[in-house]
Amino acid sequence: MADRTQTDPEKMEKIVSLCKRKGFIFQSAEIYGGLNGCWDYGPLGAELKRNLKDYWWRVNVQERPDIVGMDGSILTHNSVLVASGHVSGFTDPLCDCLLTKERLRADQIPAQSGIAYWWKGAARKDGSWATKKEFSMLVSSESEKDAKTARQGALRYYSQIAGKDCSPADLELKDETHEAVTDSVRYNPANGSLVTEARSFNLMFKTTIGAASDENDPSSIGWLRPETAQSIFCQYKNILDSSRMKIPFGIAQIGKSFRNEINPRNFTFRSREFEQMEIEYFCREADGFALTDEWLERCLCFYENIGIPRDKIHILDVPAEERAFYSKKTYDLEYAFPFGVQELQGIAYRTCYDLTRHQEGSGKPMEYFDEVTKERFIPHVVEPSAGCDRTVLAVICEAYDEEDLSKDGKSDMRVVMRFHPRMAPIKAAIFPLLKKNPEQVRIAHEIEAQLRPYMNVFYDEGGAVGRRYRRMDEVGTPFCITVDFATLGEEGEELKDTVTIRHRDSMEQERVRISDILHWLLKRIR
RNA sequence: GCGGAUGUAGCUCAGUGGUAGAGCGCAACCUUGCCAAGGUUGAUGUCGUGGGUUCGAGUCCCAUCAUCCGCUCCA
Repeated sequence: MADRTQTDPEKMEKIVSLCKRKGFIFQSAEIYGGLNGCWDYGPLGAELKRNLKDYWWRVNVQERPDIVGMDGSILTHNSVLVASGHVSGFTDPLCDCLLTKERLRADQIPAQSGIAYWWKGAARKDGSWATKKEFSMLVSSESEKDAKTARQGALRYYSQIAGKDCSPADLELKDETHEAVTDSVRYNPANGSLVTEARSFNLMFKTTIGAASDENDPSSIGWLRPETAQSIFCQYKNILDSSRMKIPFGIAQIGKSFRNEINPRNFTFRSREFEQMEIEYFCREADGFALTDEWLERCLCFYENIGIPRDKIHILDVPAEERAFYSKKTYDLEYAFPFGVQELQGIAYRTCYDLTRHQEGSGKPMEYFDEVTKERFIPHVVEPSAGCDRTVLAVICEAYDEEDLSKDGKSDMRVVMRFHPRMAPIKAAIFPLLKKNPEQVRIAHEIEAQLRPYMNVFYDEGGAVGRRYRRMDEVGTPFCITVDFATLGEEGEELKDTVTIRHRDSMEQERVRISDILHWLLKRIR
């Protein structure tokens, strides 16, 4: 297995650049300076993402009798997320140690008493201000030894913020005062340094619902959902009753979720608004572990079918101490992005935790009644949950290739997006060999019209045909159809009404009858 | 959120306080009988944004936004 920390920033820059240049992905609100953690898909990116979602839906919903789909609302009832634990479970107040920058849980800092030394800033040896920030250290007494410790800490703090060419020895502390404090929670117990004000980091987007909405009235609090899963759990009973499903069965959903990430990073990988493709697969407790393994295998197949080979997926069997407390088994499927090995999807055996919580929260029974065995129980659930945007990014990264075609001392680099044909945004391009030839142009347009109802195609007649091939390589179009002189019958009757189809990956060509093109393409792109 | 770096044309980047630049790409025409960079012409800039210093700022200072790298975080 490759080194997990291995990165290739240059490749990533090329990919980001290509995504913008060719219309795959743009920064959101770019003309206004950009919106942190948000991205827009351009024409080709939207096609690519749609191809992924459509294929996922077909494989996981339409082709399976045991899975049905749903599409839940993004605005979420406060009680749903109170019951699921999202509201209370992630509002820890956090603060940072000013001296070491270490992050601390504010509610876990013990109350401390002692002498607090304060300074209003620090000056350089020539008397000019180096920095005017207040700082404080807590020590146990007014003794000279403790005062010295406090001053050393303060000098270290000020030299850090004054600049890298500034050492503690270059500075003098300004306006020192000290006072006795009791039961303060503002100091790092490890070193006595002042910590920043506590802030709570709830990663959910909160909003108020209704015209007379009141932020303090729980009934008007709403949330943008942090995961699609909860709406599945909330509708599980309705779906069970209306669809006549029998356990084991699954509910699938594709949709937007929102997390107010502290630090969005790595292109679209960690965004504040993102799309998930989730399945909650309900089963008996006895089958939970086996189904988790079964889904692992299915998911690996899925990635293979969208162009990410099995050996590129790292399977992480998440150890108990790193799993969510309700999960008895979790696999993370990871992909080696140019910025590091990162999670594409999780497969979590969530037990009966969620349904139990919603049964308690809502007071509505979530039990399943088995007509055959006469058992009544809350189903367990296995959750394959994939990030749609992450998968699109992985597909893009996996497809990106540079091929050296230099010969006879002439350097020639071909950039090719080797998308699986079923993922490619443009399935086929149609060219007349020469745009000056009206007959070739006419036939090319006819072929375009014949194919367009079935797939996204692209017509081009500008420049030399080789140049058009290369342009299509760069956006990953797997097939280029060229209407040439043989099509017109100039190279013999047997080649009349045939075209050249040029393959993106091998650059090889073959001849296909015009009447066969549609069928020829359909069986390769589905 | 912290620290460091960066921000100039669609992309990659030059640019000494004094007229806004190059290569590639793009568009049109010519050329082109199957794999890019041949010819002619052309379009495109709130120099990230907002302040300040200056006679004058892409350039110096401050703030802010965004991106990248390293931490941190990721229920």
